[in-house]
Amino acid sequence: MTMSTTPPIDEVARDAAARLRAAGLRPTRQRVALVRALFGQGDRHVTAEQLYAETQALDVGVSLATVYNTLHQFTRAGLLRELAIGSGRSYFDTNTGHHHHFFYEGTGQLVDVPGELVQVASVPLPPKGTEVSGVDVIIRIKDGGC
Amino acid sequence: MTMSTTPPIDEVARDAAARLRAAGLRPTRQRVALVRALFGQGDRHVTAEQLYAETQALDVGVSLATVYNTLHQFTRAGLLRELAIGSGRSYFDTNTGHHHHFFYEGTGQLVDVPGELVQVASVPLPPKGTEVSGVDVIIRIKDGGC
DNA sequence: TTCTTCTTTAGAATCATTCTAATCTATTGA
DNA sequence: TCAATAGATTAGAATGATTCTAAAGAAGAA
Repeated sequence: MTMSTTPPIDEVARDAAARLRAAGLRPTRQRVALVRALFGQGDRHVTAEQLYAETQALDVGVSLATVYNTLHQFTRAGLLRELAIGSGRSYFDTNTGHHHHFFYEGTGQLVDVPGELVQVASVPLPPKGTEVSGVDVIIRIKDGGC
Repeated sequence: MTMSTTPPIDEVARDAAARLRAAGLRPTRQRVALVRALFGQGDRHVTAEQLYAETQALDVGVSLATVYNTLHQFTRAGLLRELAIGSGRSYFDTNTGHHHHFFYEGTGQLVDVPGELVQVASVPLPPKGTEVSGVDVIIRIKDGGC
């Protein structure tokens, strides 16, 4: 029996539509398929192309344009967090809680680091009239060596 | 009299060629022009397009391809640090010392934060066989409000 | 149903960046 | 000083990620 903070897969699949409605989005076939792909297997970091490839393999086809649209809608709705780390592509993180990342420079892979494990002390105040919307810590990993 | 860690502009301009030679790069007209544009006015965060636009305004024309080539050579030589922060374009930072960044979400502007002002405690150890090559802290600024 | 509004989509367009192959130019050695 | 050569520059094509466009398709309300 898997005991984790992530809800069981079945449940996620069952209320994909409810989740979408709660976010103010119509539960279309495409969006339901994307919710299942994204949230059906624990925390993930996916690119648009990866997700597109996954949905192509399913019965429900989703166009690349829709993958992009949906990822942005989900991000706006707070279901995803967008990570623009290595240059080029964007990653979308299904973990929207407080955490940071290991970034493997060689492969571009991202791995979560629980927020509590990184203590950022004394962040300077931003110029007045502005507000800190978040602090991202990226631990770059040089995966060479051996 | 300006007292800073950055060398005076004149000096930078004068020994642009020497600086290039020290990095193992031939001091061509184009590279000298780029060294002056980059290091002649204190710490900067430039994109390739910005630098290209600047050099177009000078007497020494530099092609966009050369701007890209040179930025990467300089980065490899340790003269610049590449920042892939907001998605899309890369920024090149003339400050290669220990520091972090404010990132203005609205404009994409970057501002240095001295390394000492951010205390990152207890970074978790990376998987064995790998090594931490750096820790980047990005303080995202939501410049809305007023 | 039927209408209206929101969605999806293929393909074109865009933006940043890299590649290619031809043309130059620093440097070296005669 | 001059030619040879290794390295540098360049225009333009190619690539990769993403966004746009305009037309056709589905959801929700009446």
